[in-house]
Order: sequence, then structure tokens, then C-alpha cells
Amino acid sequence: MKKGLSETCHRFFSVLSNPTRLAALETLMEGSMNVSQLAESLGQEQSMVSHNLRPLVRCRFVEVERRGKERLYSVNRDTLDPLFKLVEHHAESFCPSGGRCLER
Amino acid sequence: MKKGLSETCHRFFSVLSNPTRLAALETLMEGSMNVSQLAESLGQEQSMVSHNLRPLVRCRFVEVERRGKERLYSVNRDTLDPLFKLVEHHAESFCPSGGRCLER
DNA sequence: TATACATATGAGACATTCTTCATATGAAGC
DNA sequence: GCTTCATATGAAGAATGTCTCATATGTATA
Repeated sequence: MKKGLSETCHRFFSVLSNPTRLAALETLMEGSMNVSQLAESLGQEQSMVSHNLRPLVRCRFVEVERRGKERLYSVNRDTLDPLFKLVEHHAESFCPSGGRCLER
Repeated sequence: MKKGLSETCHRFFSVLSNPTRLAALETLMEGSMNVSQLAESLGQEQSMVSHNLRPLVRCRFVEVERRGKERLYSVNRDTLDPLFKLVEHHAESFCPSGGRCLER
């Protein structure tokens, strides 16, 4: 592990350690959409979705494109595809019973 | 993203989104050691190190081996090597100024 | 410019997670 | 069995993070 990476990791992982943000990513992996659609799809308040999208964008897990008054959000597959694959692989390899070892 | 992975991800990332635990991993990447040595090396209380090692072990980021009254801790390189490489790559690709885009 | 719609932002209440301190467990040697 | 050393655990206050509600910004259109 390169020196100083620890702090970068902390920022990286803390953005990802939130159920709402992960659900948003999960949904956006299916396809790009705007805030209202995402809120609808997640069954969450627009305000909450908006709040949670911010750190995802700032850390470049998600990209935004302005479209008139809407904003189209889409995931950064370069990072997220291999990342989720890695998590899945870890869970399968080390947490046999459906990720159950990965508990609080 | 596979269905249900979202919850697994949450457990996975929340264990990693803590500076103490990341520092512990960073140190253990250099080589295995016991709790006292790790506490010494991190400049932290034994109790705190012990508390923070627990989730790392439970989620298999770290392994323990009993050696008499000591316990030898070592990292799971299968997961952590590629994981840290991925974070580093993300930071280099998308956060030009030293991971600065990855801020709170 | 007035209105409607889409999204963002701020502040406070609320919840979760961390750290600390005190103490418990457990293993080895006397 | 008693003492010592290594580690783990519990509880409670402190610190952080999250959500909600109200409101602000910004864009298009009449």
C-alpha cells in the first residue's frame, strides 16, 4: 500500500458506506436517469436523493450531464464495474453464507 | 450489479471507512504482527486497536493466528492488494490533485 | 416578468459509530 | 493455584453522519 493512500481510501470508502447511496448506484448501473426518476425508483424524497448524489459526484463515482432543467446522472463504470466485482468475489470466497460474515 | 450485492457492499465498505482500521491495514500490509506491536506502531491504545481489529477479522480483511498468549494478525492480500490498487487507480484517473476530489 | 417544474441547499433533530476507561478472559510460567 | 503478560469486552460519553423539512436556485415557457 502506497504511503498516504490510507486517507484517500477513507474518503473513497466512506462515500460508499451508505445504503441510500449504494441503492442509487445499483439503480444507476441499470441506466442513466435524472433525480426525479431516481427518487421515484428508490421510493425516496427528491431532497434526500439529491443530498446523497452530491458526494457520489464529487468523488467521481457518478457523472452529471445538464439537460435543460433536468440533470442526467450516470455511473462511472471504469471504477464501479471492477469494484463491485471485487466485492462480490470477496463475499463468495470468504463469506460462504451469502455475505453473512460481512456483518456489523 | 447483482441483486442483493448492495447490502453486502454496505457491510464491506463500512468496515473500511474508518481511519484507524485503514491505518491498521496499511501497517499490516508491511508484515504480520500482534496487537501490542500494532498498537505501538500506530501510537494507539491496545484496547482501541483490539476493538478495531474485530470487524476486520470478521469480514476477513485480516486473519488471526494464535501463538501462545499472543495473536498474530495478517492481511488478506487476495482482497486487499487489488482493492487498494483499484482505489489508487481511481484517485489517479479522476482526482488529479492528490485525491483532493475525494473529500468530505 | 410571472409561473411552473427540476434540482440543490441549509439547519436542526435524530441515529449511528468511535473512542476511552475499566475490567474480564485466557494462556504461560512459577 | 497465583502472578504476569497479551488480548478482548462492556458501557457510556463524544463525535460524526444521516434524514427531514423548509426554502432557495435555476431553467424553460407563456
